[in-house]
Amino acid sequence: MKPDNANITSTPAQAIEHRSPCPIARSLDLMGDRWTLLIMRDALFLKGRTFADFCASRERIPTNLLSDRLRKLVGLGLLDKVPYQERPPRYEYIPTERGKALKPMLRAMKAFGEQHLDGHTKP
Amino acid sequence: MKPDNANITSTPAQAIEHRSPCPIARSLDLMGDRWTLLIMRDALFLKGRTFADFCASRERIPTNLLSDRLRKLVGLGLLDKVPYQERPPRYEYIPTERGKALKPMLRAMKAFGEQHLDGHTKP
DNA sequence: CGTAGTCACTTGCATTATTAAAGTGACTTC
DNA sequence: GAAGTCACTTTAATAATGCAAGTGACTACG
Repeated sequence: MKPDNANITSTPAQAIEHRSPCPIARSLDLMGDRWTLLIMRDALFLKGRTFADFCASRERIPTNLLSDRLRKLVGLGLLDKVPYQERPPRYEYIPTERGKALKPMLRAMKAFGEQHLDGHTKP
Repeated sequence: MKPDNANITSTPAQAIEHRSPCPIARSLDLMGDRWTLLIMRDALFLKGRTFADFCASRERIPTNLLSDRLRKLVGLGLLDKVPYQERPPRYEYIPTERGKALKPMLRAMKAFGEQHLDGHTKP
């Protein structure tokens, strides 16, 4: 019901609260949930870009959580929200340099899943 | 109120439900929360072994969650629960081979936290 | 023009998880 | 024998999650 004011491109960088100075704990403060890294997986490796792309992933993230996580990831500077058409306004979410820095971690996670959880990439 | 029957040493290997065959998604199915990997950090790098050791970490995990996560990690075969004294019964939790396979991921997470979240290891 | 459909979300609500706090049983130490 | 520790469990309040349905801004079809 708020008039409009869909934020155009800028979101204020949101500060998250850190439990401790430990770099692992701090990482978990922002990615310690079941969806955030899945979105980054799509953005970094599967080249998912739009809201619909992320929605279409086989894990079927609920749209409200996707909306929430995208806002958070943009706020944290891991994704950029860039418009690619004006009317209707449509955006794509592309990894920032900081976002790309997650690649080694995701690769390690992929390796663990393949070796110990019977995970595989091809359908 | 149940008579007693604190489980002695064995916990049945519990199967977790996987959302998809993607190895990253499968990894997140078991470690996609704020505490599990913190316990593995302690077990793998800080050599935390006992319930009290894990409790003493600066992130202050609530004891019920610690209890729950330890049970889960033992069930998943990432930690072994081995008794080191009889009365009162005391245990230590030591990483299995599978548990040690998490090291590369934790190292990548540490690197990210240090470079992008101003995290550091020394107090 | 009007109906239908898509896209990118947001809102409500029931279920589940997380947390702090307090409690328990089996000891050890003073 | 009173006090304390250790490894937990239980309880109850608070927060996160997931599903379904709704919304506004269009586009395409007849």
